[in-house]
Amino acid sequence: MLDLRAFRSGAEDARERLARRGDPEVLDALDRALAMDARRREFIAEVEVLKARRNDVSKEIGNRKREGEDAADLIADMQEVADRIRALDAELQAVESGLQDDLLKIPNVPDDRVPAGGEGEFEVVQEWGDRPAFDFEPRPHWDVGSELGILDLERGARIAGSGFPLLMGAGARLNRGLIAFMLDLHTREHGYTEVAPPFLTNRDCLIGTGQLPKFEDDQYRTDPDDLFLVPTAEVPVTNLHRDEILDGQDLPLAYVAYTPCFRREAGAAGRDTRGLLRVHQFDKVELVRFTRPEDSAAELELLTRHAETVLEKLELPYRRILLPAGDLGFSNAITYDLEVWSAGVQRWLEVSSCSSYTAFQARRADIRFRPDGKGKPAAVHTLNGSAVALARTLVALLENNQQADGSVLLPEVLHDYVRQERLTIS
RNA sequence: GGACGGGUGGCCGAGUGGCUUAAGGCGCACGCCUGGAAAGCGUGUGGGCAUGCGAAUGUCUCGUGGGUUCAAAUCCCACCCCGUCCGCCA
Repeated sequence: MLDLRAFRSGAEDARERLARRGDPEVLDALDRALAMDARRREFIAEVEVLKARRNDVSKEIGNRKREGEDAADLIADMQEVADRIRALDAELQAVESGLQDDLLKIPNVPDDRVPAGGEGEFEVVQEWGDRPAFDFEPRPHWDVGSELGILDLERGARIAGSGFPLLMGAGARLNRGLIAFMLDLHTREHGYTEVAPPFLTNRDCLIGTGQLPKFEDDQYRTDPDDLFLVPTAEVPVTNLHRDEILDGQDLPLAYVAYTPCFRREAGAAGRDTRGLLRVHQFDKVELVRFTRPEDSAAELELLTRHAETVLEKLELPYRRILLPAGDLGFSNAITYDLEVWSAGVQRWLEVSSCSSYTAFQARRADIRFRPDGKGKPAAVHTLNGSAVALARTLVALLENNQQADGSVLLPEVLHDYVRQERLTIS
Protein backbone atom coordinates (compact mmCIF):
# COMPACT_ATOMS: atom_id res chain seq x y z
CA MET A 1 0.00 0.00 0.00
CA LEU A 2 1.26 3.41 -0.92
CA ASP A 3 1.80 6.03 1.76
CA LEU A 4 -0.60 8.71 0.60
CA ARG A 5 1.02 11.25 2.90
CA ALA A 6 4.13 11.00 0.76
CA PHE A 7 2.07 11.98 -2.30
CA ARG A 8 -0.01 14.76 -0.76
CA SER A 9 2.64 17.38 -1.35
CA GLY A 10 3.43 16.67 -4.97
CA ALA A 11 6.03 13.89 -4.88
CA GLU A 12 6.83 14.21 -8.58
CA ASP A 13 9.72 11.80 -8.31
CA ALA A 14 7.57 8.97 -7.01
CA ARG A 15 4.86 9.74 -9.58
CA GLU A 16 7.41 9.48 -12.34
CA ARG A 17 8.68 6.14 -11.06
CA LEU A 18 5.13 4.83 -10.76
CA ALA A 19 4.57 5.88 -14.37
CA ARG A 20 7.50 3.67 -15.44
CA ARG A 21 5.26 0.66 -14.91
CA GLY A 22 3.65 1.72 -18.17
CA ASP A 23 0.05 1.56 -16.92
CA PRO A 24 -1.67 4.98 -17.12
CA GLU A 25 -4.55 3.61 -15.05
CA VAL A 26 -2.21 3.50 -12.03
CA LEU A 27 -1.70 7.26 -11.97
CA ASP A 28 -5.43 7.84 -12.42
CA ALA A 29 -6.13 5.58 -9.47
CA LEU A 30 -3.58 7.48 -7.41
CA ASP A 31 -5.26 10.80 -8.22
CA ARG A 32 -8.67 9.40 -7.30
CA ALA A 33 -7.25 8.17 -4.01
CA LEU A 34 -5.76 11.58 -3.24
CA ALA A 35 -9.10 13.26 -3.91
CA MET A 36 -10.91 10.80 -1.66
CA ASP A 37 -8.28 11.32 1.01
CA ALA A 38 -8.99 15.06 0.95
CA ARG A 39 -12.72 14.44 1.39
CA ARG A 40 -11.99 12.01 4.16
CA ARG A 41 -10.05 14.62 6.10
CA GLU A 42 -12.85 17.16 5.69
CA PHE A 43 -15.34 14.73 7.19
CA ILE A 44 -12.99 13.97 10.07
CA ALA A 45 -12.57 17.64 10.91
CA GLU A 46 -16.32 18.15 10.94
CA VAL A 47 -17.31 15.11 12.95
CA GLU A 48 -14.58 15.46 15.55
CA VAL A 49 -15.77 18.92 16.56
CA LEU A 50 -19.22 17.45 17.18
CA LYS A 51 -17.83 14.52 19.13
CA ALA A 52 -15.81 16.83 21.35
CA ARG A 53 -18.95 18.80 22.13
CA ARG A 54 -20.94 15.66 22.82
CA ASN A 55 -18.29 14.41 25.23
CA ASP A 56 -18.29 17.71 27.14
CA VAL A 57 -22.06 18.00 27.37
CA SER A 58 -22.54 14.34 28.29
CA LYS A 59 -20.20 14.89 31.19
CA GLU A 60 -22.29 17.89 32.24
CA ILE A 61 -25.46 15.79 31.99
CA GLY A 62 -23.87 13.26 34.29
CA ASN A 63 -22.97 15.99 36.79
CA ARG A 64 -26.49 17.42 36.82
CA LYS A 65 -28.11 14.02 37.28
CA ARG A 66 -25.89 13.27 40.19
CA GLU A 67 -26.93 16.52 41.80
CA GLY A 68 -30.55 15.67 41.14
CA GLU A 69 -30.96 18.54 38.67
CA ASP A 70 -32.88 18.47 35.42
CA ALA A 71 -30.93 17.88 32.21
CA ALA A 72 -33.74 17.47 29.70
CA ASP A 73 -32.70 20.52 27.67
CA LEU A 74 -29.14 19.28 27.25
CA ILE A 75 -30.31 15.77 26.37
CA ALA A 76 -32.63 17.17 23.72
CA ASP A 77 -29.75 19.15 22.21
CA MET A 78 -27.52 16.12 22.24
CA GLN A 79 -30.10 13.96 20.55
CA GLU A 80 -29.78 16.21 17.53
CA VAL A 81 -25.99 16.22 17.73
CA ALA A 82 -25.97 12.42 18.00
CA ASP A 83 -28.07 12.18 14.84
CA ARG A 84 -25.66 14.37 12.92
CA ILE A 85 -22.68 12.43 14.20
CA ARG A 86 -24.33 9.21 13.07
CA ALA A 87 -24.94 10.60 9.60
CA LEU A 88 -21.45 12.03 9.23
CA ASP A 89 -19.83 8.86 10.56
CA ALA A 90 -21.69 6.82 7.97
CA GLU A 91 -20.46 9.06 5.16
CA LEU A 92 -16.95 9.08 6.52
CA GLN A 93 -16.94 5.31 6.73
CA ALA A 94 -18.11 5.03 3.13
CA VAL A 95 -15.30 7.30 1.97
CA GLU A 96 -12.72 5.47 4.04
CA SER A 97 -13.64 2.01 2.84
CA GLY A 98 -13.78 3.22 -0.76
CA LEU A 99 -10.36 4.75 -0.35
CA GLN A 100 -9.00 1.60 1.22
CA ASP A 101 -10.39 -0.57 -1.61
CA ASP A 102 -8.72 1.62 -4.22
CA LEU A 103 -5.47 1.93 -2.35
CA LEU A 104 -5.15 -1.86 -2.11
CA LYS A 105 -5.24 -2.08 -5.92
CA ILE A 106 -2.40 0.39 -6.59
CA PRO A 107 1.00 -1.25 -7.11
CA ASN A 108 4.25 -0.35 -5.38
CA VAL A 109 6.54 2.45 -6.59
CA PRO A 110 9.54 1.03 -8.48
CA ASP A 111 12.98 1.66 -7.03
CA ASP A 112 15.22 4.24 -8.68
CA ARG A 113 17.51 1.55 -10.09
CA VAL A 114 14.68 -0.15 -11.98
CA PRO A 115 14.87 0.58 -15.71
CA ALA A 116 11.78 1.54 -17.70
CA GLY A 117 10.58 -1.01 -20.23
CA GLY A 118 8.35 -4.05 -20.63
CA GLU A 119 8.80 -7.80 -20.38
CA GLY A 120 12.05 -8.89 -22.02
CA GLU A 121 13.77 -5.54 -21.56
CA PHE A 122 15.68 -6.73 -18.54
CA GLU A 123 19.28 -5.98 -17.72
CA VAL A 124 21.73 -8.88 -17.27
CA VAL A 125 23.65 -8.15 -14.09
CA GLN A 126 25.97 -11.12 -14.08
CA GLU A 127 26.45 -14.63 -15.40
CA TRP A 128 28.04 -17.54 -13.54
CA GLY A 129 29.31 -20.93 -14.73
CA ASP A 130 29.72 -22.56 -18.10
CA ARG A 131 26.94 -24.11 -20.08
CA PRO A 132 27.54 -27.85 -20.38
CA ALA A 133 28.85 -29.31 -23.64
CA PHE A 134 27.58 -32.62 -25.02
CA ASP A 135 28.79 -35.07 -27.64
CA PHE A 136 25.18 -36.14 -28.14
CA GLU A 137 21.89 -34.33 -28.43
CA PRO A 138 20.75 -33.50 -24.85
CA ARG A 139 17.16 -34.48 -24.22
CA PRO A 140 14.46 -32.62 -22.33
CA HIS A 141 13.77 -33.58 -18.71
CA TRP A 142 10.41 -35.21 -19.41
CA ASP A 143 12.22 -37.83 -21.48
CA VAL A 144 15.16 -38.17 -19.11
CA GLY A 145 12.92 -38.35 -16.06
CA SER A 146 10.42 -40.84 -17.35
CA GLU A 147 13.14 -43.13 -18.69
CA LEU A 148 14.77 -43.10 -15.25
CA GLY A 149 11.39 -43.94 -13.75
CA ILE A 150 11.52 -40.98 -11.36
CA LEU A 151 9.02 -38.61 -13.01
CA ASP A 152 5.47 -39.66 -13.89
CA LEU A 153 3.43 -36.80 -15.30
CA GLU A 154 0.61 -39.02 -16.52
CA ARG A 155 -0.09 -40.48 -13.12
CA GLY A 156 0.14 -37.03 -11.54
CA ALA A 157 -2.50 -35.85 -13.98
CA ARG A 158 -4.68 -38.86 -13.21
CA ILE A 159 -4.57 -38.00 -9.51
CA ALA A 160 -5.07 -34.23 -9.64
CA GLY A 161 -4.91 -32.95 -13.22
CA SER A 162 -2.24 -31.67 -15.53
CA GLY A 163 0.38 -29.58 -13.83
CA PHE A 164 0.56 -31.76 -10.76
CA PRO A 165 3.78 -33.73 -11.15
CA LEU A 166 4.48 -37.03 -9.46
CA LEU A 167 8.00 -37.99 -8.43
CA MET A 168 8.97 -41.56 -7.59
CA GLY A 169 11.86 -43.36 -5.98
CA ALA A 170 15.18 -41.59 -6.44
CA GLY A 171 13.33 -38.61 -7.93
CA ALA A 172 11.29 -38.11 -4.79
CA ARG A 173 14.45 -38.57 -2.74
CA LEU A 174 16.32 -36.04 -4.88
CA ASN A 175 13.51 -33.55 -4.35
CA ARG A 176 13.57 -34.09 -0.61
CA GLY A 177 17.36 -33.96 -0.55
CA LEU A 178 17.35 -30.62 -2.34
CA ILE A 179 14.96 -29.19 0.25
CA ALA A 180 17.12 -30.45 3.11
CA PHE A 181 20.31 -29.21 1.45
CA MET A 182 18.92 -25.71 1.00
CA LEU A 183 17.49 -25.46 4.50
CA ASP A 184 20.79 -26.66 5.98
CA LEU A 185 22.78 -24.18 3.90
CA HIS A 186 20.70 -21.17 4.88
CA THR A 187 20.39 -22.04 8.54
CA ARG A 188 24.00 -23.12 9.07
CA GLU A 189 25.91 -20.75 6.81
CA HIS A 190 23.63 -17.76 6.17
CA GLY A 191 22.12 -17.26 9.61
CA TYR A 192 18.44 -17.85 8.88
CA THR A 193 15.90 -19.18 11.36
CA GLU A 194 13.92 -22.09 9.98
CA VAL A 195 10.15 -21.79 9.99
CA ALA A 196 7.57 -24.47 9.25
CA PRO A 197 4.43 -22.39 8.63
CA PRO A 198 0.82 -23.32 7.82
CA PHE A 199 0.30 -24.22 4.15
CA LEU A 200 -3.10 -22.52 4.12
CA THR A 201 -3.64 -18.92 5.13
CA ASN A 202 -6.56 -16.61 5.63
CA ARG A 203 -7.53 -13.71 3.40
CA ASP A 204 -5.77 -11.09 5.53
CA CYS A 205 -2.39 -12.69 4.89
CA LEU A 206 -2.82 -12.50 1.11
CA ILE A 207 -3.91 -8.89 1.36
CA GLY A 208 -0.84 -8.24 3.48
CA THR A 209 1.62 -9.53 0.92
CA GLY A 210 -0.34 -8.17 -2.05
CA GLN A 211 -1.84 -11.21 -3.82
CA LEU A 212 -5.30 -9.97 -2.88
CA PRO A 213 -7.53 -8.25 -3.78
CA LYS A 214 -6.24 -8.11 -7.39
CA PHE A 215 -5.13 -11.67 -8.03
CA GLU A 216 -7.76 -13.89 -6.46
CA ASP A 217 -8.11 -15.85 -9.71
CA ASP A 218 -4.53 -17.07 -9.37
CA GLN A 219 -5.15 -18.59 -5.94
CA TYR A 220 -6.49 -21.95 -4.86
CA ARG A 221 -9.25 -21.20 -2.38
CA THR A 222 -10.92 -23.69 -0.06
CA ASP A 223 -14.61 -23.25 -0.05
CA PRO A 224 -16.36 -23.45 3.27
CA ASP A 225 -13.47 -21.96 5.22
CA ASP A 226 -12.20 -19.28 2.81
CA LEU A 227 -8.61 -20.33 3.36
CA PHE A 228 -6.06 -20.18 0.55
CA LEU A 229 -3.34 -22.67 -0.37
CA VAL A 230 -0.09 -20.75 -0.18
CA PRO A 231 1.28 -19.62 -3.58
CA THR A 232 4.66 -19.11 -1.89
CA ALA A 233 6.07 -19.27 1.65
CA GLU A 234 6.42 -15.50 1.40
CA VAL A 235 2.75 -15.27 2.37
CA PRO A 236 2.74 -17.10 5.72
CA VAL A 237 6.27 -16.09 6.70
CA THR A 238 5.91 -12.37 5.97
CA ASN A 239 2.65 -12.41 7.90
CA LEU A 240 4.40 -14.01 10.85
CA HIS A 241 4.85 -10.49 12.22
CA ARG A 242 1.55 -9.02 11.03
CA ASP A 243 0.15 -6.43 13.46
CA GLU A 244 3.36 -6.33 15.45
CA ILE A 245 5.77 -3.63 16.54
CA LEU A 246 9.24 -5.14 16.40
CA ASP A 247 12.18 -4.07 18.51
CA GLY A 248 14.59 -2.14 16.28
CA GLN A 249 17.46 -3.95 17.96
CA ASP A 250 16.19 -7.28 16.62
CA LEU A 251 16.43 -6.20 12.97
CA PRO A 252 17.23 -7.59 10.55
CA LEU A 253 15.15 -10.73 11.07
CA ALA A 254 15.92 -13.56 8.66
CA TYR A 255 13.67 -16.58 8.12
CA VAL A 256 13.88 -19.55 5.81
CA ALA A 257 10.93 -21.82 5.12
CA TYR A 258 10.17 -24.78 2.96
CA THR A 259 6.61 -25.01 1.65
CA PRO A 260 4.89 -26.46 -1.34
CA CYS A 261 3.51 -23.71 -3.57
CA PHE A 262 0.11 -23.81 -5.25
CA ARG A 263 -0.66 -21.65 -8.26
CA ARG A 264 -3.64 -21.82 -10.57
CA GLU A 265 -1.65 -20.11 -13.32
CA ALA A 266 -4.92 -18.76 -14.71
CA GLY A 267 -4.46 -17.63 -18.28
CA ALA A 268 -1.12 -19.35 -18.70
CA ALA A 269 -2.50 -22.55 -20.22
CA GLY A 270 -0.35 -23.84 -23.05
CA ARG A 271 2.47 -21.40 -22.37
CA ASP A 272 5.78 -23.03 -21.45
CA THR A 273 3.84 -25.74 -19.72
CA ARG A 274 5.59 -28.84 -20.97
CA GLY A 275 6.93 -31.15 -18.29
CA LEU A 276 7.93 -29.36 -15.11
CA LEU A 277 8.37 -25.91 -16.66
CA ARG A 278 5.14 -24.44 -15.32
CA VAL A 279 3.17 -26.45 -12.80
CA HIS A 280 0.33 -25.92 -10.33
CA GLN A 281 2.26 -27.39 -7.43
CA PHE A 282 5.96 -27.25 -6.71
CA ASP A 283 8.25 -27.16 -3.72
CA LYS A 284 10.28 -24.12 -2.79
CA VAL A 285 12.64 -22.91 -0.11
CA GLU A 286 12.06 -19.23 0.56
CA LEU A 287 14.12 -16.56 2.31
CA VAL A 288 12.33 -13.68 4.04
CA ARG A 289 13.97 -10.69 5.70
CA PHE A 290 12.58 -7.83 7.78
CA THR A 291 14.91 -4.81 7.80
CA ARG A 292 15.24 -1.17 8.63
CA PRO A 293 14.38 1.05 5.68
CA GLU A 294 17.93 2.35 5.34
CA ASP A 295 19.31 -1.20 5.11
CA SER A 296 16.97 -2.72 2.57
CA ALA A 297 19.08 -1.99 -0.53
CA ALA A 298 22.13 -3.71 0.94
CA GLU A 299 19.94 -6.48 2.34
CA LEU A 300 18.62 -7.26 -1.13
CA GLU A 301 22.18 -7.80 -2.39
CA LEU A 302 22.88 -10.08 0.58
CA LEU A 303 19.71 -12.11 0.13
CA THR A 304 20.32 -12.47 -3.59
CA ARG A 305 23.83 -13.75 -2.89
CA HIS A 306 22.35 -16.33 -0.52
CA ALA A 307 20.12 -17.58 -3.33
CA GLU A 308 22.98 -17.58 -5.84
CA THR A 309 25.09 -19.64 -3.46
CA VAL A 310 22.57 -22.47 -3.77
CA LEU A 311 22.98 -22.56 -7.54
CA GLU A 312 26.76 -22.34 -7.32
CA LYS A 313 26.92 -25.25 -4.92
CA LEU A 314 24.64 -27.21 -7.22
CA GLU A 315 27.05 -26.33 -10.05
CA LEU A 316 24.26 -24.93 -12.21
CA PRO A 317 25.12 -22.14 -14.67
CA TYR A 318 22.89 -19.14 -14.04
CA ARG A 319 22.49 -15.46 -14.67
CA ARG A 320 21.10 -12.65 -12.55
CA ILE A 321 18.79 -10.22 -14.32
CA LEU A 322 17.26 -6.96 -13.14
CA LEU A 323 13.60 -6.76 -14.09
CA PRO A 324 12.31 -3.64 -15.88
CA ALA A 325 9.44 -1.65 -14.37
CA GLY A 326 6.89 -3.10 -16.80
CA ASP A 327 7.67 -6.65 -15.68
CA LEU A 328 7.78 -5.91 -11.96
CA GLY A 329 5.38 -7.71 -9.63
CA PHE A 330 2.52 -5.76 -8.09
CA SER A 331 4.05 -5.38 -4.62
CA ASN A 332 7.70 -5.24 -5.67
CA ALA A 333 9.94 -2.19 -5.69
CA ILE A 334 12.89 -3.98 -7.28
CA THR A 335 13.44 -7.57 -8.37
CA TYR A 336 16.38 -9.68 -9.44
CA ASP A 337 15.48 -12.92 -11.16
CA LEU A 338 17.92 -15.81 -11.13
CA GLU A 339 17.70 -18.00 -14.19
CA VAL A 340 19.49 -21.31 -14.68
CA TRP A 341 20.52 -22.57 -18.08
CA SER A 342 18.90 -25.85 -18.94
CA ALA A 343 20.50 -27.79 -21.76
CA GLY A 344 17.57 -29.99 -22.83
CA VAL A 345 15.02 -27.27 -23.44
CA GLN A 346 17.83 -24.87 -24.42
CA ARG A 347 16.47 -22.05 -22.29
CA TRP A 348 17.03 -19.88 -19.24
CA LEU A 349 14.61 -20.94 -16.51
CA GLU A 350 13.57 -18.66 -13.68
CA VAL A 351 14.28 -20.44 -10.41
CA SER A 352 14.38 -17.47 -8.06
CA SER A 353 12.95 -14.01 -7.71
CA CYS A 354 14.65 -11.84 -5.11
CA SER A 355 12.82 -8.64 -4.27
CA SER A 356 12.53 -5.70 -1.98
CA TYR A 357 9.00 -4.62 -1.20
CA THR A 358 10.17 -1.50 0.65
CA ALA A 359 7.40 -0.59 3.11
CA PHE A 360 4.59 -1.65 0.76
CA GLN A 361 3.79 -5.00 2.38
CA ALA A 362 4.64 -3.72 5.86
CA ARG A 363 1.98 -1.03 5.58
CA ARG A 364 -0.61 -3.52 4.32
CA ALA A 365 0.23 -6.05 7.02
CA ASP A 366 0.96 -3.41 9.70
CA ILE A 367 4.48 -4.58 10.51
CA ARG A 368 6.42 -1.85 12.28
CA PHE A 369 9.55 -1.40 14.36
CA ARG A 370 10.50 1.04 17.04
CA PRO A 371 13.62 3.01 16.13
CA ASP A 372 16.27 3.20 18.84
CA GLY A 373 15.41 5.07 21.99
CA LYS A 374 12.11 6.82 21.72
CA GLY A 375 10.46 7.76 18.49
CA LYS A 376 7.37 6.69 16.65
CA PRO A 377 7.02 3.19 15.26
CA ALA A 378 7.76 3.06 11.52
CA ALA A 379 7.02 0.48 8.84
CA VAL A 380 9.81 -2.07 8.31
CA HIS A 381 10.99 -3.06 4.87
CA THR A 382 10.31 -6.64 3.77
CA LEU A 383 12.34 -8.67 1.31
CA ASN A 384 12.14 -12.20 0.05
CA GLY A 385 13.60 -14.52 -2.50
CA SER A 386 13.36 -18.12 -3.56
CA ALA A 387 16.45 -20.07 -2.66
CA VAL A 388 15.37 -21.78 -4.71
CA ALA A 389 12.30 -23.18 -6.47
CA LEU A 390 12.59 -26.93 -6.84
CA ALA A 391 10.75 -27.99 -9.94
CA ARG A 392 12.86 -26.06 -12.42
CA THR A 393 16.03 -26.76 -10.49
CA LEU A 394 15.24 -30.43 -10.95
CA VAL A 395 14.79 -29.76 -14.66
CA ALA A 396 18.24 -28.19 -14.91
CA LEU A 397 19.89 -30.95 -12.88
CA LEU A 398 18.40 -33.67 -15.08
CA GLU A 399 19.06 -31.92 -18.37
CA ASN A 400 22.53 -30.50 -17.72
CA ASN A 401 23.94 -33.60 -16.05
CA GLN A 402 22.51 -36.27 -18.33
CA GLN A 403 24.90 -38.82 -19.79
CA ALA A 404 24.86 -40.66 -23.10
CA ASP A 405 23.66 -43.84 -21.36
CA GLY A 406 20.61 -42.05 -19.91
CA SER A 407 21.99 -41.78 -16.38
CA VAL A 408 22.33 -38.45 -14.54
CA LEU A 409 25.29 -37.40 -12.42
CA LEU A 410 24.45 -35.54 -9.22
CA PRO A 411 26.51 -32.62 -7.90
CA GLU A 412 28.72 -33.46 -4.97
CA VAL A 413 26.73 -31.53 -2.35
CA LEU A 414 23.75 -33.80 -2.96
CA HIS A 415 25.53 -37.16 -2.70
CA ASP A 416 24.87 -37.61 1.01
CA TYR A 417 21.36 -36.20 0.84
CA VAL A 418 20.27 -38.52 -1.99
CA ARG A 419 22.54 -41.36 -0.87
CA GLN A 420 23.79 -41.87 -4.42
CA GLU A 421 26.06 -40.09 -6.87
CA ARG A 422 24.25 -40.97 -10.03
CA LEU A 423 20.67 -41.66 -11.08
CA THR A 424 20.54 -44.77 -13.25
CA ILE A 425 17.94 -46.61 -15.30
CA SER A 426 16.90 -49.62 -13.26
C1' G B 1 -19.03 -30.60 16.21
C1' G B 2 -21.43 -30.03 21.55
C1' A B 3 -21.32 -27.97 26.74
C1' C B 4 -19.19 -24.67 30.10
C1' G B 5 -15.56 -20.80 31.43
C1' G B 6 -12.58 -16.88 29.66
C1' G B 7 -10.32 -12.43 26.36
C1' U B 8 -9.08 -5.18 30.13
C1' G B 9 -2.48 -1.31 29.03
C1' G B 10 4.56 -4.29 28.13
C1' C B 11 2.80 -8.03 32.24
C1' C B 12 -0.65 -9.27 36.46
C1' G B 13 -5.28 -7.57 37.87
C1' A B 14 -9.93 -4.36 39.67
C1' G B 15 -13.97 -2.49 37.31
C1' U B 16 -22.47 -4.57 36.21
C1' G B 17 -24.41 2.79 32.51
C1' G B 18 -22.13 9.09 34.26
C1' C B 19 -17.87 10.85 40.59
C1' U B 20 -12.83 6.29 35.32
C1' U B 21 -8.62 11.13 33.00
C1' A B 22 -9.34 2.49 33.13
C1' A B 23 -8.10 1.59 40.43
C1' G B 24 -3.97 -1.08 42.38
C1' G B 25 0.47 -3.85 41.64
C1' C B 26 4.78 -5.46 38.65
C1' G B 27 8.12 -4.00 34.92
C1' C B 28 10.62 0.02 32.43
C1' A B 29 12.65 5.29 32.11
C1' C B 30 14.12 9.67 34.58
C1' G B 31 14.94 12.32 39.17
C1' C B 32 15.80 12.68 44.65
C1' C B 33 18.51 10.13 48.38
C1' U B 34 23.83 7.46 48.61
C1' G B 35 30.96 7.24 48.72
C1' G B 36 28.56 3.65 45.25
C1' A B 37 24.42 0.49 45.19
C1' A B 38 19.95 -1.72 47.21
C1' A B 39 15.71 -0.13 49.70
C1' G B 40 12.66 4.11 49.97
C1' C B 41 10.33 8.49 47.80
C1' G B 42 8.67 11.35 43.46
C1' U B 43 7.50 11.89 38.21
C1' G B 44 6.55 9.65 33.74
C1' U B 45 5.38 5.39 30.78
C1' G B 46 0.44 2.11 24.49
C1' G B 47 -1.34 2.66 19.44
C1' G B 48 -4.24 4.85 15.14
C1' C B 49 -6.29 9.17 12.88
C1' A B 50 -6.90 14.63 12.35
C1' U B 51 -5.12 19.76 12.97
C1' G B 52 -0.31 22.22 13.76
C1' C B 53 6.51 24.29 11.83
C1' G B 54 6.39 22.73 16.77
C1' A B 55 4.82 22.60 21.80
C1' A B 56 0.33 20.68 21.89
C1' U B 57 -4.92 19.90 21.18
C1' G B 58 -9.04 16.92 19.57
C1' U B 59 -10.87 12.11 18.40
C1' C B 60 -10.98 6.75 18.30
C1' U B 61 -9.19 2.38 20.78
C1' C B 62 -10.87 -2.62 27.03
C1' G B 63 -10.76 -9.70 21.34
C1' U B 64 -13.43 -8.01 16.30
C1' G B 65 -17.75 -5.92 13.96
C1' G B 66 -22.65 -4.02 14.53
C1' G B 67 -26.66 -2.07 17.83
C1' U B 68 -29.24 0.58 22.18
C1' U B 69 -28.27 5.45 24.83
C1' C B 70 -27.34 12.41 25.64
C1' A B 71 -23.43 8.96 27.59
C1' A B 72 -20.90 1.89 26.96
C1' A B 73 -15.01 -1.77 29.41
C1' U B 74 -20.11 -2.17 31.62
C1' C B 75 -26.51 -3.50 28.28
C1' C B 76 -28.08 -6.31 23.37
C1' C B 77 -26.68 -9.20 18.66
C1' A B 78 -23.15 -11.72 15.53
C1' C B 79 -18.38 -13.49 14.86
C1' C B 80 -13.08 -14.69 16.18
C1' C B 81 -9.53 -16.61 19.54
C1' C B 82 -7.92 -19.22 24.19
C1' G B 83 -8.93 -22.90 28.21
C1' U B 84 -11.55 -27.32 30.29
C1' C B 85 -14.64 -31.52 29.48
C1' C B 86 -17.32 -34.64 25.84
C1' G B 87 -17.62 -36.55 20.73
C1' C B 88 -14.77 -37.61 16.28
C1' C B 89 -9.90 -38.46 14.47
C1' A B 90 -3.86 -39.14 12.03
